[in-house]
Amino acid sequence: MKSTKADISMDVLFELSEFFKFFGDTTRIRIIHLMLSGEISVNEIAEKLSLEQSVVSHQLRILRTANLVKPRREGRKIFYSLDDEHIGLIFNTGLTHILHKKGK
Amino acid sequence: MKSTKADISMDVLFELSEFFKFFGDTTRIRIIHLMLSGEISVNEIAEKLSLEQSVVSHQLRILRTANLVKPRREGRKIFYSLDDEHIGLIFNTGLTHILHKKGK
DNA sequence: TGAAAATATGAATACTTGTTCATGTATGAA
DNA sequence: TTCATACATGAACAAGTATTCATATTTTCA
Repeated sequence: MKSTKADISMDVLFELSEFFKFFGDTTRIRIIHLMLSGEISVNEIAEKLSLEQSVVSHQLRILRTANLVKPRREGRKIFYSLDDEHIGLIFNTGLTHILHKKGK
Repeated sequence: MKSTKADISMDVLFELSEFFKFFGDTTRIRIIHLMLSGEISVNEIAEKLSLEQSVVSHQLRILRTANLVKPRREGRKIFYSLDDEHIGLIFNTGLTHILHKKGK
């Protein structure tokens, strides 16, 4: 019997749901959205999104721990950017769905 | 100045995060995964996933309300299937990311 | 070394959400 | 109509999580 692509372990399915969770929060989605345009510092994020700095830092920690974003220090500032090209792809795939739905 | 594709309203970003939330739960991901192979009844889902029927029904309600799945009645049974071709696409896009990460 | 700027972190709180358990509704068969 | 099957739903509880507020780090500059 040929192997089928439907053979996905429960572990992978669990990781998959954990992965999507990171996109399932407005604050994180807005942060990710900003980073689609490139590197950005913590303060810049807070200003552009009108969020407290601690809120941004907390969410960045979650994204950093999950390897969705990566930091780069430059003096006192820390610039964050998307760590993986897939992140933008998934964002846009979801966005396409939303816009497609609204367009009907 | 030319319009840029980065012009996404906060409303859309909110909807986007709400949309990803549906994928951010193990039970729902497992249900969606089953439906990638086609229509399936509530009982069948519960059996295959070793879940209580009420758990499945509750999650199906969430997915149905969000128009991610659609029901089809046949006698006493109700068969559910994915409502939108995007659902499978998003699932697979995320899956690719997970498998790619594990492969390294 | 001392102060300011930029970011991170810890604890507490409030809110959201998934599961459990009991019950309700709908359909088909006798 | 009565019973059994298949599914849905409501309330309560438990667990997870985002935000707030205060404080701690780290770095630069005087």
